[in-house]
Amino acid sequence: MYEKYVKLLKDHAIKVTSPRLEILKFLDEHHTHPNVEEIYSSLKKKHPSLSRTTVYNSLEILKKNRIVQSITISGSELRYDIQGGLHHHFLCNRCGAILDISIACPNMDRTVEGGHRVDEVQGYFKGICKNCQKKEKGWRTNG
Amino acid sequence: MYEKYVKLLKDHAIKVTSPRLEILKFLDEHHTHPNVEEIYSSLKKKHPSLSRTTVYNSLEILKKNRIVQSITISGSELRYDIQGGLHHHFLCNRCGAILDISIACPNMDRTVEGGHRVDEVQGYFKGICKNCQKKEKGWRTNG
DNA sequence: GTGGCTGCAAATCATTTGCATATAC
DNA sequence: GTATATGCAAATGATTTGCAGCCAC
Repeated sequence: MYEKYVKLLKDHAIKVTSPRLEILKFLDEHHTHPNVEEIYSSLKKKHPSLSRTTVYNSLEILKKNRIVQSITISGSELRYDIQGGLHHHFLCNRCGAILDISIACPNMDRTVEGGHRVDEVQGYFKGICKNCQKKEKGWRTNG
Repeated sequence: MYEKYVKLLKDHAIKVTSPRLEILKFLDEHHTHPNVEEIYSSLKKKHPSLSRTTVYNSLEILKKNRIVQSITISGSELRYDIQGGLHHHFLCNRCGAILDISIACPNMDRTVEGGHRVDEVQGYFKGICKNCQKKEKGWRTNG
C-alpha cells in the first residue's frame, strides 16, 4: 500500500513519517492540485491528530526535494502537485478547475535573455475550459 | 505630465482620479514589478492621505481593463506590471529581482489540450540571474 | 445631483513562528 | 540517545469588507 511512498522518501533520505506518507498518497490519488486546506481536512478525517502546521512542514520538505511542486496560478493560495515530468497548468476562470497541460516548453534547462540561468519553468494558461464552453453553448441554445 | 495617463483612463471609460494617475505613472516609471506595499509607501510620501485600500481598488480596476497585469511569481504577494506586449517573467532566487523576458509564447490566443480556450498566458522562469552568477564567480576566484 | 471613489478601521484568510512533547533511526 | 518531526496556540502579513464622507462627471 505505502511501499512506493516509503521508498520515495528513503531514496531522498527523508525520514518516513505517517503524515508524509499520507500526503504523498493523497497527492498521488488526487491530481486536482489541492490547496493546504483541502489536503488537511481530507486527511484529518482518518488522522484526527494531524495539524495544519505538519501539512505545511511536510509539503515544504517534499518541495525542497523536488518530489512535489507548488503552483501559484490561483493567486490567493499555493496549490500542490506531485511532480510528474515538466508540464504546465490551465485555470478555468468559470469553474475554477486547474488542469495539467502537456505542451512542451522549449526553454527549460537553459539560459534566457542573454544569460539568466533557468532552474524552473512554470507556464500558466487561463481561460474557459472545454466543459464550461459546452455548458454555455447548451444554455444559449436552450434558453 | 499626466496627459497620457488621463487619456489612457478616458479611453477605457474609467473615471480620472488622482490615485489612479499616480499609480499609472509609478508603474510606468518603475518596471520592477512592485508589490502593493512598495507602490503605497512610495506614493504616500507625496500624497499622505492615500490609503492602501485605494491602491488595491485602483489596481483592481486597472487590471479588469487590462491596463495592468498582476503576477504571482513571488508566491507570497501579487506584483504589478504595466501591460506591454505579451512577455514572460524571470525571478532570481538569489537577489529577488523580477525581470521581463521577451521570449515569444506559441500558445497565446488559441486553445490547448483539445479545446480549453486560452485568454491569458503567463510564463514564469526561476533561477539565478546573470548578475548574481557574475558575483558568485568573482567570489570563488578571489576567495 | 448622484453613483462611483476614497480612506479608515476591523475582519478574514493563508502562512509562519515559538515551543513543548513525541518519535524515527 | 539524539536530532528531527509533530501539533498546538499565537503572531504575522496580504488582502477584503463595511461604511461614512467626498468628488468626477
